[in-house]
Amino acid sequence: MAGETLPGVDDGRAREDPRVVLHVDMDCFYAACERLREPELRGEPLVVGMGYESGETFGAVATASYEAREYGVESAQPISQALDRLPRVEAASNPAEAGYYRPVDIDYYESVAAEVKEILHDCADVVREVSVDEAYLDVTDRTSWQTTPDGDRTLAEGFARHVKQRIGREVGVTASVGVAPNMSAAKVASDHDKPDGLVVVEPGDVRSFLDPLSVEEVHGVGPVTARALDEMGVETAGDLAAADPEEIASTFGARGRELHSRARGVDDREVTPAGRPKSLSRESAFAEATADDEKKREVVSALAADVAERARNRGAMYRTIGIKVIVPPYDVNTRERSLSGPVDEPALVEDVAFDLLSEFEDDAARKVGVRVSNLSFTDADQSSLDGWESAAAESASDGERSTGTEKDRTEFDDSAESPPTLTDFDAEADGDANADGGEDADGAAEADSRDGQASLGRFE
DNA sequence: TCTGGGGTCCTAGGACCC
DNA sequence: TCTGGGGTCCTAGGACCC
Repeated sequence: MAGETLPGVDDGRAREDPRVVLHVDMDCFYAACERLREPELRGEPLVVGMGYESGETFGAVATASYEAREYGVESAQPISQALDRLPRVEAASNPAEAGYYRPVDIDYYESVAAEVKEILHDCADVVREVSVDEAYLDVTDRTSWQTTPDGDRTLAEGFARHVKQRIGREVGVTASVGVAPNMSAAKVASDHDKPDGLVVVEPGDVRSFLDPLSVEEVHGVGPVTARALDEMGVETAGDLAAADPEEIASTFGARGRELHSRARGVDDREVTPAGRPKSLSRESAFAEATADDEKKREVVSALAADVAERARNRGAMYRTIGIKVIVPPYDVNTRERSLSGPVDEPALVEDVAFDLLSEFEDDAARKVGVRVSNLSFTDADQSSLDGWESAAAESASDGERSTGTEKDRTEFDDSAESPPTLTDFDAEADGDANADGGEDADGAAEADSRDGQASLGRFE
């Protein structure tokens, strides 16, 4: 530390050496947090439900502990179905075959996550927080792919183990960590040995690591794409890597090209901090679908107020207001309207939302939502560590009523994503001394794994 | 998996402008 | 002058992720 970045130009992309990227994925994070404050739940089947309230039967599974999964409880499952497979202990005839249910308490999980993130920021110059329980770290300047003198371990592996251990020791939850020369391979690696895993994929091994995996394990391939690929005879990541990129691109467009690269272990994305949100939304499901316009308006009104408040708290003005109406069986309808300039006007959010909702007056809805987008931020930077980004944002703070008609377009910037340029202090592997305490106010996405196997793990 | 909630990015057609 | 082509914005929907 103390010192000087190297003299001379440098800073140019010239970095030839493979990067060292970590993907840190907390195991069964919501359940792990519940067990942190309620240790009796350790080793027990535990289900954390969202939209669920104590004793009720609605909502969906946000996280199921591994013990609960043995009963067939899965992420995203309706609570009612989970209860069929795993009764609540309080109501079970045979308590040995029952589990514990807790409602999501996102505020608490975020407080635990903040402790984890503090460790991560301490361990890396660049951290991209993806969600409450997941982050990428570029630690190229803190470690390397060199092998330890005595054996076949890389320094990177030791570094990753150190990060894992700090999380376990200082916070009391476990993480699975993937280490690789790029983000996408690190992501796959962290998923590869899930609870409490540490999987290191050295630069020369990326292809052989990925090749045998099912194509669905490639980040960005979901059920729809997997099915389409399967019909083309592409079943593994290796198949995708070997496929003709033009053919993939002609079927899947730009995304296909991207996926093809990832399957080949190629991913040049830099690890960058998350930046500001592009939209804010809130949605809510009815216990059962309703065509009652009063009910719909009541919920939309509450959602609109909530979204507007969140926007205001984050210093966000919005230029577009939209709604979502999900009509049985599950038709997703979205409508949105752009204004002539950005506003911060809760009453207008409701007005516009109502107006858009009127198109669905006679339709049954199972769920409704409100969203604001086209955000611009007035706070010309608040505290956080990424001071670049918004040289922008004048303050067009009129309160005009603008009904989206005519011109007067107040030119606003928009996220000009700019490159990272490394911060340079202390390249020392463990010089504690806590860095920036930055914790930006934006948290971002919540929630947790979808689909059968994503993130989550036993505690233990 | 008959379906929770909060996000991101991409596509595609039409309007409008030059 | 006419036509055509490119660029950008808006909206709706889809796929995916956690």
